[in-house]
Amino acid sequence: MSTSVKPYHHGDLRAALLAAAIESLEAGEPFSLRAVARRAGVSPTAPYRHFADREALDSAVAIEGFRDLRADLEAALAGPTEPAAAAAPEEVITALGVAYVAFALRRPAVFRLMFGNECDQEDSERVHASEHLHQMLNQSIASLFPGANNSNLSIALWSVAHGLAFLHLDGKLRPQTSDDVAARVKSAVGALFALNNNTSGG
Amino acid sequence: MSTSVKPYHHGDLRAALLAAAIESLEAGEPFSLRAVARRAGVSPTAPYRHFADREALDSAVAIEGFRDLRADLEAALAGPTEPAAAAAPEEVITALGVAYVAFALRRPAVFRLMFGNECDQEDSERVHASEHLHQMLNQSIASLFPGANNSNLSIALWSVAHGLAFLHLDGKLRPQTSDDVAARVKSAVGALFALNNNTSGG
DNA sequence: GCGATATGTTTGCACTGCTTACATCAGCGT
DNA sequence: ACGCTGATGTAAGCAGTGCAAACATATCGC
Repeated sequence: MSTSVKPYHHGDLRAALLAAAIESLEAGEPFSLRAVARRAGVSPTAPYRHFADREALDSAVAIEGFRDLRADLEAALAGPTEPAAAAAPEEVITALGVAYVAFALRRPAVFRLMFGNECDQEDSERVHASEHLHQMLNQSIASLFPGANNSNLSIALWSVAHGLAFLHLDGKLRPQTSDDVAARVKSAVGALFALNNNTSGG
Repeated sequence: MSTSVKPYHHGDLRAALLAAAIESLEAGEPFSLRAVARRAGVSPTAPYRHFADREALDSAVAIEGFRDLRADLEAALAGPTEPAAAAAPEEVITALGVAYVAFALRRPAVFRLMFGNECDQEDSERVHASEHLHQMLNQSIASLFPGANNSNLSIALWSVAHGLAFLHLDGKLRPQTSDDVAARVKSAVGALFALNNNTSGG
């Protein structure tokens, strides 16, 4: 039993705080520095040894979120169809969009943290995490459309997914099952692909 | 001088609080109930006579925001080209998108209030304000593309504008002059219109 | 051993949203 | 003119927050 006496030092408090923060967020609880400290079983101001301020904790969580989102998107790219077989661009883009929106709805609080506030441009690590995502999207689009200038298209398609994610998150598009949402993303992408074809979305 | 002695009752405190709230937001100051009360020259708890809680004030501000945004979009519709002359769909959509993103960047805090949190579905007035906007977009798209089912297209295009707005707001697309942003919106819309044409955005 | 250093605690401040009890005023019936 | 009633604003106080400063404790290099 003597092994369970809590030592003065935690061991890896930084990681514990990060985990606690994500748990708090995912549980829908109010995400406060104090609450996170409580959950980690540590004094209210202990986190300041590891994070300069509240926003630094935010950023650390956001960075993890960006990593997870990238993983989801890469899984979607490699997913249903064999990666070797060149899938139709519309299918690939739909898969990316569905994965993007699904991530947002599955982990709404983290997604909001990642995107829902002006990111401190001084925080180079956080800025880099979001740029890394951006680059990944650019490359995906570039490989789908080996044309000249697809940075515009890349931004446009990112915006579609991002907008769909936030409109669903904020309840502007009505509550749906995740299947419904996926269908909606698919329809939206389809409508865009049909835009200049017959001037009428399916 | 006796005319300036502050009366016990304010007269129209609700309106004054709303105005103060918007001023606070637009000034980039932290938007708290107490700060709003202070700005209106009234005790910290006076607002509770007019707003059930903090969120009720939020909603009231958001509703004004929705009204303003609709006005901007309608101005964009009636704007550059004569409303009688049937403008090309791409131009109209670009104009709408530019107006939408411009609103978001001109009044970022209000825009975040309108969209950046789960809207209380119980607050029927607020829900209605956002649905009104949605309907207006639907009708615009419907009149541009008199096809069968354009609700998908409408959602897709709304998402593009919404995503562009938030990605700019959150610094995910780099800081730009408002002209740059407008050009970006235009390019994005152009890339989408060219999507299935030559599989390469201009 | 011993001192520097990293880590966690205590205390305290200013701020927040919100509740409860109280003060002031306006309008109305008598 | 008087006083009641309801609407509006105030005062005091609670729990919670982010944060800074001073203090305590454990770890590591010498």
